[in-house]
Amino acid sequence: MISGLTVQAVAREFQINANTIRHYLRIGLLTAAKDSSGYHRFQAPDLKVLRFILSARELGFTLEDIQQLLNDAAEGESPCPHARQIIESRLQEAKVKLASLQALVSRMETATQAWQAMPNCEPCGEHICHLIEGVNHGH
Amino acid sequence: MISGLTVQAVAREFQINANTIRHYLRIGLLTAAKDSSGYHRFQAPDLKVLRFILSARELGFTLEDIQQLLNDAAEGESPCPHARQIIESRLQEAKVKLASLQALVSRMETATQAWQAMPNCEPCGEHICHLIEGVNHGH
DNA sequence: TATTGACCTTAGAGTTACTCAAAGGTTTAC
DNA sequence: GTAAACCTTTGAGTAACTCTAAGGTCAATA
Repeated sequence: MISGLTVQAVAREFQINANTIRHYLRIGLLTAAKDSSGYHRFQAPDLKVLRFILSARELGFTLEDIQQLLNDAAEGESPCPHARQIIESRLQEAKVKLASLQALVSRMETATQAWQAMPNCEPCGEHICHLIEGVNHGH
Repeated sequence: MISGLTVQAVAREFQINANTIRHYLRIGLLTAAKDSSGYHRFQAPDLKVLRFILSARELGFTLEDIQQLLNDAAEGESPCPHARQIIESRLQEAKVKLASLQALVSRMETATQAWQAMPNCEPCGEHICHLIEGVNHGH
């Protein structure tokens, strides 16, 4: 009657790994009552929380951020102010990461192009790999 | 006489955290003979290896990749073929990561813009946070 | 009815590249 | 003699899973 979905069923429904759900259960981000066999049974409210978690994750919130928002809601406070605050700092972080990743990709592309004109180095005591040592931007 | 630089001195020289050097020592990526007190003393060849590690890291090689290249060189083989191979797959990975990070930043920017026109939600049983739940792209 | 096969549980370890802390030894300057 | 600034090794923490192990449950089949 009050059964509800098992972990695997939920995973299929949401197209995620069952272990991800178990992980959320383990850290207490998600909860679900257990049936007489000790199996987790997900009800509609549990699924709503999971849906929320996945949406927030899609927006770059960390699991800790999400826990915070859920706590706000559980304490009867609007999570929106925190959500606005958090996404702003996560956005800044993401932009920084993006810039450094773009720079990395550029370095990698520059290097591979330069390498096309370079022969393999014969092993000698002079260098380890001139391909890599030749790209001395960092120092 | 044969003393050489200590960990801290090398760290200053290369502008990196001394613990990073200790980490490389611990995992065997880097080596340095010890003096009578058990202190690591870095000689020129050790520093060359460290310089190589830092250059390779700048190009997106993982520490395991770098270990592999160092092993090649130690076995008298040219690391260049592996270097070419590895950077190609790391570049592909980096591009994938870049694309997903760009997509994330876009989602975040879209969301924050949309949120400017939205009020904070009052806590009710209907939703957890409509700001986040409203951005239902993933599902 | 016994036994698969597919599920469930919890707890622990592995991933990457550090970074910090703890507990204890060394060296140098005052 | 002692305090500051080093050094050592080892263990743990970071994020968010992912996998494995050991053991329990359940439905269908031989």
